[in-house]
Amino acid sequence: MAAVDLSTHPGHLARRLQQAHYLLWNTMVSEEITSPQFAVLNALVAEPGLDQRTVGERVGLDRSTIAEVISRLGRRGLLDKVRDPQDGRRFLLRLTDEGVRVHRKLTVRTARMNQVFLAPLSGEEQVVFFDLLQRVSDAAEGLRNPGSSAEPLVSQR
Amino acid sequence: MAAVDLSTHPGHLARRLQQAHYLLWNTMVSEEITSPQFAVLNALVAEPGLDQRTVGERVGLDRSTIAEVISRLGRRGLLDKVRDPQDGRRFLLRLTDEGVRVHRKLTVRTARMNQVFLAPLSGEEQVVFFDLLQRVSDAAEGLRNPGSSAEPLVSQR
DNA sequence: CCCAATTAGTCAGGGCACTGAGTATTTCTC
DNA sequence: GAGAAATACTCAGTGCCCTGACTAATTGGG
Repeated sequence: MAAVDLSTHPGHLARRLQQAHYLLWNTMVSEEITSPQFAVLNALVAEPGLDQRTVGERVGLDRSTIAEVISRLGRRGLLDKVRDPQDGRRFLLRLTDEGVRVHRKLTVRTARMNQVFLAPLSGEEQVVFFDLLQRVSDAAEGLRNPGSSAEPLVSQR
Repeated sequence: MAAVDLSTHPGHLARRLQQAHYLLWNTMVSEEITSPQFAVLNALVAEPGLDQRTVGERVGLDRSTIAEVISRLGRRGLLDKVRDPQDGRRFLLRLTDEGVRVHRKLTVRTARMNQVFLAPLSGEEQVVFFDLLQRVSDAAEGLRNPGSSAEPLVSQR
């Protein structure tokens, strides 16, 4: 009695979507490099020399998680970590040649995978899909830091 | 060079959506009971006496993960696990009174949270959102078991 | 200049999620 | 009825994800 239908629960659907993606990634992209790891490589291709925290910000990972991911990528020899001479707290990150190579290869496969993943949607639906996903995520993220007080209602973001 | 825009990558968006949901759940629903745990409670309210594997199927968790979640719920005294007298491999699961109580309380809070989470979307958009999410997930799930072709080379397993 | 606050990173701890291997029980087939 | 196959669950291993507490370095105010 009183049980709820999970298919109207966005959290449940989000989890399922992510699982589905994880599985497809594993079969179509790589069993060694994960999607978050690829995101980090990608961030460093765009902006070499970023520090750990900033990379985390770019790809949406907190400091603990980004540290683990980076350590794994380092162990695999895909990136280098050097102390910033200007600021001894920071580590500056840079892809190795191998890291660049891997990123390039995965970029191709990822594009293929995304096509398969989104195949059930028409072109317009895909656009809507991205838009809705992004708006909900952004809004929820906005709820994080109240920042509240002064302008509780005026435009978030 | 050659870096990709992650905002057009459904996997990345799915992950962000889930993280956003996780955070909101923590602040608006519960810090002790997680969303997957709630899903299990919910499944057992709907169908008391299910076995572990079937619960996992209902909520979309594999056998290992469901075992952990159930063990945690058991430790908290929210459900009981009894060996099936008809089939000694199975455990039959049933919520305790406390489990039912917790489920009821969380159901209310979850509904409130979902409203906040979906607030950035209009009513029609929410419907579309659910539909798109579900279609993509279902399709990807379908890719799991090929069933496809003619069975490539002798059935594994 | 010095001390307090801030900032970057680490570490311990809890939970989700998957794979692959192993155990026990049941079922299917000869 | 006995052995093979299937099924339910467990366990070890890897990786993502967060919080909260800690360390080390930098910055800013008096």
